[in-house]
Amino acid sequence: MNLHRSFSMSALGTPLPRAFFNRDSRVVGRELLGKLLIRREGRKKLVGRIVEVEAYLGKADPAAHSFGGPTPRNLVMFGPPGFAYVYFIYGNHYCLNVSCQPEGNAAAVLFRALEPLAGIKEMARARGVTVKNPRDLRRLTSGPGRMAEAFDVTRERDNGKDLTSSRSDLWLADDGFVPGQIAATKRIGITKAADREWRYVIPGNPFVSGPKKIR
DNA sequence: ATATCGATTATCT
DNA sequence: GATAATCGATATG
Repeated sequence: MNLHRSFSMSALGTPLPRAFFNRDSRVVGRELLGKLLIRREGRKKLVGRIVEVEAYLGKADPAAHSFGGPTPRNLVMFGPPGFAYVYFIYGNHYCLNVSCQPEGNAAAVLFRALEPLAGIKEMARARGVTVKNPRDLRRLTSGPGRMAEAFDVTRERDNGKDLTSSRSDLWLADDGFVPGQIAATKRIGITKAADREWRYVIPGNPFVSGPKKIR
């Protein structure tokens, strides 16, 4: 079984336009499944297919960083849609989001897992892992902190970056791939509003994070 | 295969 | 001063 069947480097697709993100983050989240995250590193490109995301709303969502109003950290969430919100968590990890909804609504989608398609050597180096069998690929991009590290996403480098243009060095694209199926589950690792099923995955995809039962 | 726990620091109360 | 949208190591079945 070849997971890379529907991908070729010559067809990276077209960048997702700003209007794509100017909608409810739950809709954006669902529709981001199957799209591509692309990082340009000099002449190299890192490419991953999005297989897991979570939607965060603004004032309607106690789990959202924007729930309590704007602060220096969450300011990008209050700005226009289609921009990177990167935060640092647990003293260890960066996590990548994209701002959604009309400006001021402060919603976002958190990227949680990718299926690595290109630049795998570079991702492995950035993660400090040795890939000796296909199972090890999971450790590159399966989880929000892992995929951020694989793509060298940091707050300093990427927070506030426009993700809708390939003139940027980090953007999102549609190559026409359509997931066979989409599933919604509870979000991971939160204590507030923990019952809302705003985590979206491509069920059965091996790069979805977490224990087998929620993949 | 699943559960538990410690690490480590920016951010906000 | 407490908390956190996580990860990796270790322990146990």
